[in-house]
Amino acid sequence: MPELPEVETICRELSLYIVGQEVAKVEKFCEKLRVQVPSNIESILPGARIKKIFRRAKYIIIELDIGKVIVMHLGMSGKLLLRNAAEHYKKHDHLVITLANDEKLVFNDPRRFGLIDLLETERYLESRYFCDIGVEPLEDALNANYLKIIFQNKKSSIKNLIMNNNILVGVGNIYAAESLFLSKINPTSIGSSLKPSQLDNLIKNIRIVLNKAIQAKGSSLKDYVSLLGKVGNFQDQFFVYNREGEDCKICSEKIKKIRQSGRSTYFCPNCQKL
DNA sequence: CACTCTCCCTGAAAGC
DNA sequence: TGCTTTCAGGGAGAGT
Repeated sequence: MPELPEVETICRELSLYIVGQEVAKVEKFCEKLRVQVPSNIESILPGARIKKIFRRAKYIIIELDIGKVIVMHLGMSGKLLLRNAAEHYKKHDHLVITLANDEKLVFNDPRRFGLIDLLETERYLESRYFCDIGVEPLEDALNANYLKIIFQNKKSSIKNLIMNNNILVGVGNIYAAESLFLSKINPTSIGSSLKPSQLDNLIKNIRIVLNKAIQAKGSSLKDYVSLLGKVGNFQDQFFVYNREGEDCKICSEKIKKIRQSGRSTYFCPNCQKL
């Protein structure tokens, strides 16, 4: 489900509402996620206080005062919800963290592509999740020179490259399509064929798209909701994603849908000529 | 090594 | 209506 803006939205809301809270109780209902949920999570967390919540790539990192961080990933269908004590548990609630004020932080994920792990604060960046991943798109480390060097011997399409988490993180299927549209770059273009000025422009537009989506609290397709069940509305600003057959908002050409590496790509054949 | 394919899983929507 | 097929915002690992 969620790409960078959705995960960022959840982290910001979590920071607002649960930093400083103490964990009272942890209930695990399913441990078979993408990675096995640590078997000791129910015994280790109670009594820990939440110090800080932040994002790296599409991971949510909850730092505790016991020298550990909870690392969560929402996969395609995961949700993190804050519920009050009176609300019932629901289907696919896999982990419920009850806080000292009786509110419950609920990890719910029908497809179970997400993950929950517990790592040492001092060493989590060395873990398999973070040791090899690319740069944050909203930070200076992403620049035209960096991409130029990485792209020079690559033969895959620009869309696949900007979705490659070993190069840059956080850009998934929606925001890749939207960024390429704003940049007037055909998604099938070979990465190494792009000029530095095009790379500059693409980076600028990736940031515009991500920042606008964060402002809108993410995109809601099907079932994405932020922490308190509120719905992001960036989907109203999509130029191409999920708009097959509809008119391009710039030139009125029909938006096309193709398949790249097994995933749908939407683009305007007129605005994004090869 | 670079790249694509397949699979993990459930559920909504489309097709018949 | 109901059954079957396809597709979905991610990512690892296998295969070419």
